[in-house]
Amino acid sequence: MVEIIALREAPVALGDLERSVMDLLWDRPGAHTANDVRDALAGDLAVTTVLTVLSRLEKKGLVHRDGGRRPHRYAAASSREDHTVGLLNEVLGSVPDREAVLARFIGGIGPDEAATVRRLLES
Amino acid sequence: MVEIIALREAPVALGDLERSVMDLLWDRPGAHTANDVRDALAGDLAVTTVLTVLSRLEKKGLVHRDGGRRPHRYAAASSREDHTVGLLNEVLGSVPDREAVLARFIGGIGPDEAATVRRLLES
DNA sequence: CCTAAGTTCTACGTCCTGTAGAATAAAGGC
DNA sequence: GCCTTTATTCTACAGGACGTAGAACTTAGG
Repeated sequence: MVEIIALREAPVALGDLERSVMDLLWDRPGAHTANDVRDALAGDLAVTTVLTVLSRLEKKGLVHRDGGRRPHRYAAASSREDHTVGLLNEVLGSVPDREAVLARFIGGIGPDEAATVRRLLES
Repeated sequence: MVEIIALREAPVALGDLERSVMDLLWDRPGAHTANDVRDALAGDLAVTTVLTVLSRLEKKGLVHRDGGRRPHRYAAASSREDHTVGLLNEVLGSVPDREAVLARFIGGIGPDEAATVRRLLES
């Protein structure tokens, strides 16, 4: 099943496995080898599978590869938060009236988050 | 190319044509026949094509069909804004720290929108 | 009851994703 | 400089989603 987002210009649709890999890379910042990633993933995938996914993620611009020394290292290209904000903006970019959506969204968040947002707007 | 969003539980990925149809239905509220939709769409599609797309959209819960009288009528199941808010929440639901994302998002919006959000939080 | 308009079935090509074997490349020890 | 081990790239394929639409079936109206 296709998992998250997609875009018109920069199609960033992620499959389940791709998403798992990204979650992993986001959870442990830094550079990791394909073997590291495979070992950390649930299930028992072949390393080639992981490498394929990492390549695809690199092509999508979500991970960077350091191909200097031999076991290549992979790392998330941006933080999970930044990536997600990008998705939010893409979603908002798909509607003509961005503020109308924002209004409805803000109207639906809980008190805690409302407080957080309020605080952020003040600073 | 896959166009917008997708979700874990309720996969709401839309293709380009599906998206065009939804935009159309959102732009003109009310019930429309497949022929209406086809005529309003760019290009020269077969009615069956439009019907297929409408069926798929119905299955996804994005449109409602009134199959009472013979030319069936189709209408958007929810407003574009509500739909989009749903997408926003799904995106936010995919991260562990929702507020962190919100923080970064709020930090990046322009002054106009910030004002709008502030006003919405007050009322 | 027949025709015209409308709807459902079936189908197919394409692209994306999960998955991985086969083939190739490189690195380290002898 | 070889050979073995480890790693990377190529190639491949099944399954699902979409765009697209013909064929077959249904129904209302004359």
